[in-house]
Amino acid sequence: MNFSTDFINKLRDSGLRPTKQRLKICEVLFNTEKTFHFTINDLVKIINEKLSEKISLATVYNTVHSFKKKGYLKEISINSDKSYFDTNTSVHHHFYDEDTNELIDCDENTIDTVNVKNNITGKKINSVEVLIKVASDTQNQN
Amino acid sequence: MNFSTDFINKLRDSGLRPTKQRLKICEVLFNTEKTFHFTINDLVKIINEKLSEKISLATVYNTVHSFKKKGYLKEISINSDKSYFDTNTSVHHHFYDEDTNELIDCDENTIDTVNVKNNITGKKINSVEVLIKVASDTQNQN
DNA sequence: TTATACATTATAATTATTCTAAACTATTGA
DNA sequence: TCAATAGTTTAGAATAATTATAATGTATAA
Repeated sequence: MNFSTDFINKLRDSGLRPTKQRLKICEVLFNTEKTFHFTINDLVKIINEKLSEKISLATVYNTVHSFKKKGYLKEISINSDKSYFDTNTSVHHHFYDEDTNELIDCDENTIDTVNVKNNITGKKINSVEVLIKVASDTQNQN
Repeated sequence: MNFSTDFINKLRDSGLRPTKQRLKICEVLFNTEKTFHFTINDLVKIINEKLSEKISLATVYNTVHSFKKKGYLKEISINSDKSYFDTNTSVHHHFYDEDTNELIDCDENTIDTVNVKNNITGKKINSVEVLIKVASDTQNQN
């Protein structure tokens, strides 16, 4: 019960109405110890498995984008075709397994802080992200 | 004339038939001092402007993917919606201007070599890329 | 120079995402 | 407490990027 009121308060505090749909998506995304990565498609599947009532695809898109805008989710740049989101919003880097299309967090010891020594004039750095693409040694010619 | 025979030989050497279309795309992509970034859409526009005969969209996709597979082009991971390609296939990093959707090369002094200290077991690292997202200081709430 | 394997093409199909406009609901304040 | 309203949800249409298809065309090897 308390996590639910937590979510209600968090949503209200950030100017989002705590609707039934948003709360259910909160439960799926944030009511867990571990952070994880997902595509919209993954999320829709999880929702359909876990919940009795379906949530419209448009709502899932809307909600994920609202949550991203509010800083509760991060979008990860992977080789196009779909968007990946991360419930871990801290600065960290990723491995991307090209065999399985899986995204894996780098732990903090994998890469030292990336120091950007020059910047484009008049611009502010919003993010610095490293993506390490890996694949099994054998099959790599597709 | 000589650049044309160069392209013919390079294509043949890598097992690609030097067709009229591929040679024209070679000219557009590689017959220049400077490397550059493009989307498929950009490339189609350039082709339509520069060439009298049109090249089918499917062929442009096919060719770009063949060239990528052969290592003549690199694909750059940007926040989804479309694929960006780079005629500079050396290891280097990028700025991405979120205001203009422009991709800009980092020069070699901007970032020190990124040292990956751990790797996923049984996998080979194919690439390590840094993407620095920037935007003008003022407009950043979309 | 002909068979064949590879390429190109227009178009259809697919996939991810965004738009639209109508119905619904949380909130505010009378 | 209740109605006004501003924000949400929804199904389905629209769009955009990309891939598949299958017929036609072409480079190349024998």
